[in-house]
Amino acid sequence: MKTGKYLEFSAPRRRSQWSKMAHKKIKNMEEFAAVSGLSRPTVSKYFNDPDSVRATTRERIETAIEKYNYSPNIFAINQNRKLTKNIGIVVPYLADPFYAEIARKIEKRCVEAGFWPMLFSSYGDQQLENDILDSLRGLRPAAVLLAPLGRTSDRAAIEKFTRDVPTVLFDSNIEGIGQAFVGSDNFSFVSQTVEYLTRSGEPPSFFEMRTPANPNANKRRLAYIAIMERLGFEPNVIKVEGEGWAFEEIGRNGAFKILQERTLPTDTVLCSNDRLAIGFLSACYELGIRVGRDEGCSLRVASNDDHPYSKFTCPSLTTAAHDYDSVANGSVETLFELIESGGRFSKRTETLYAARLVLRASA
Amino acid sequence: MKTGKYLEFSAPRRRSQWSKMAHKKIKNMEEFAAVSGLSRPTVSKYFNDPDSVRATTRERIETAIEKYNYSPNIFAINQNRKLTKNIGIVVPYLADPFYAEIARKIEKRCVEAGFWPMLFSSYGDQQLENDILDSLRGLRPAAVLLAPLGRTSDRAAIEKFTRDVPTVLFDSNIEGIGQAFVGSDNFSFVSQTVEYLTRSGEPPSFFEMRTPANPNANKRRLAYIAIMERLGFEPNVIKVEGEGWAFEEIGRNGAFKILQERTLPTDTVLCSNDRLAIGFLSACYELGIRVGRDEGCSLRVASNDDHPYSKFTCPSLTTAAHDYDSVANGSVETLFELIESGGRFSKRTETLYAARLVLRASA
DNA sequence: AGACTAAATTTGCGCGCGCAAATTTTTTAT
DNA sequence: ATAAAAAATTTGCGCGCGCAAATTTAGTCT
Repeated sequence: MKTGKYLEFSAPRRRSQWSKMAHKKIKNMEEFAAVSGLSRPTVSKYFNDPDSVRATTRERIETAIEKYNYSPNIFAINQNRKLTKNIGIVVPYLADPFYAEIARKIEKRCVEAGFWPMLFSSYGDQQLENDILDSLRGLRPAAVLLAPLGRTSDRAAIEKFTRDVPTVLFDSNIEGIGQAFVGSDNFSFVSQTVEYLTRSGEPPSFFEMRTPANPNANKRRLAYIAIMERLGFEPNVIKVEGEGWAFEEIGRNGAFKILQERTLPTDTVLCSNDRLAIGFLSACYELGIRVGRDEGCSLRVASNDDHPYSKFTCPSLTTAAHDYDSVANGSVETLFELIESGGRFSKRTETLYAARLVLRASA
Repeated sequence: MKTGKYLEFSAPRRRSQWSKMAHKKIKNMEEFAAVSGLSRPTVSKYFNDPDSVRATTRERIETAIEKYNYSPNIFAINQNRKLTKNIGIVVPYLADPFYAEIARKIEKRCVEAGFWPMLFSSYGDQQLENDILDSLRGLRPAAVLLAPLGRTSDRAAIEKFTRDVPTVLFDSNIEGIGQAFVGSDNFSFVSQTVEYLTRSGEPPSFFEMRTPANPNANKRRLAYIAIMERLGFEPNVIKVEGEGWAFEEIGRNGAFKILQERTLPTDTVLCSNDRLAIGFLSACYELGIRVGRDEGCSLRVASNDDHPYSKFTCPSLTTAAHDYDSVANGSVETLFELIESGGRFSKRTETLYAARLVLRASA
């Protein structure tokens, strides 16, 4: 019986191929260094930084890599390293295409820079978020990019984690935690949508969850109130029931409620985020309420985020768009600076990116 | 200078806390075994399988874990282990909520079973898929769950990978590759939608991409044709242009084209998948074409998958639903069996799960 | 060309744990 | 109670590589 020896299953067949290939399987860096005609630490130096060896040496090594298809054992590398090349990326809800999109861009940049990004999702669950942080600790990452759950995060646990592991927060800020924060300027989002809506029609009511998980929601509500007051309008915040991360469902149910009760003081609604708006629009459709700025429409709906699906809602959604690239790049840049600074910044910085208004059919 | 010594930054403060905590930081398993009053290999045995030590021993260890907050170094564990507890999960496109949802369920099951799932997304890119497989090789996973890109996969690369690493394919089958396949029964999907549509109205045309990436698309087309013929109807397959994974956009553009050209022979359309349907419906809305089975509707649209957003389309989408739980559970079960079988099955099995018809407003 | 500096390379040790074989302890059967 | 079997525990070695200090080689300036 050869339990677990799956790597050996085809050894005989392979051996017969070696005669053609004319070189044997390299087991470790020692053997690889030998066939390269170098000492192991020189090869090791190359793998830590290819530019740290002489050009001729580098070429010899790279030729040998091609020939023998060698790569160092990732576990042995990390076990004894002072600082690993691992980078943890944690998002609150990966089934939300917004986070999937950001994560994708971040991963790409990390790989290009020679790091090992590892992606985790808390899926809206505090316990899972804590468990992920515990696991990450064991991976001894060079640094971590964390988009926390927000209100439902275990603040103490995250603070404790960030004391031990260099962390950049993104998307959701938690005051004072982590070495830096990179996110979006919620005031910029809401001011653009509110100003557009007021100058093109009635001032909007603001539609949101009663107890939003994401702290951006609170900032958006406050921005809405401030901007409305500055423009001389009466703010009207509509809070709908619902917990968790099923925003579309919550938006839909909330919309049914307020539309059937006919409590809307204006014909214009600004949703806190696009996922609520997606649900809102589906309720409008079912109730036969025509949404948009065309004639025959009785309601305008706008939102914030420019969710990947907001192009395909009915009608398509007018929204304030995240600068996805800037947030992703900014997060990664900050992270790399943090790593180069030895894991600490002298002071915590906050970087916010402005929104770009995207006019579509819904408002 | 203390480059990279971030773990030490608060050492003095911590030391002063030790007097309260009354125990010092455990550095390795040796020290941990000492404070537990046991030898290291006994402790090691516990971590490999808590049930493999005496109950009293187990209790002593678990008390000590609580007290000293010790966990073994993950890199040292894996470096010398014959078989790791790592499990690779690879999906073709994580920004598609369908895969995010499946991945989430799979990850959960793996963690519960004591494994270390690691999630990767190919993001529709063949090179990235190959790179991920290369990385996975280095992680020496106990097994890998792979949902390949499909048509755009590098078949030879995947075959080579599966020769070395025990792999279960899911979602997208590649004939003969991997130790097993777990997926959905495309015939079941299409037969249910086609039969429903034909008995409740006109027989459907089939709407799809000209060169779909996913092999399920081909099975669905063939199933559509077979079922239509069996029912005595003329099949009508509409192929629209477009490459890549932006299915909504492709569906939308394709719908504009065929709707404006008025080439549809029936008033009923079956989309190959929900993401195409989402785009299709958005085009219908913009063109003022009312979709559904109510009076005043000129078109019915149905689809396959029960995408998380299909509840929120306008109108909501009638579709054949994946049995998400079964596919996720079935994949994981098969994977565990594979691991217990030493990484090889005597013969390759294919497990297919039937669809469940979900009637909504669109057809 | 010689001396000095900087870069490249080598020697040797240790990381934290898995694993097999040897030993001890506990359980089971008589 | 005693022997045999089974389970639990211990001893000792090796995994593949990082890293610091020592050594050699290459580059620079006068």
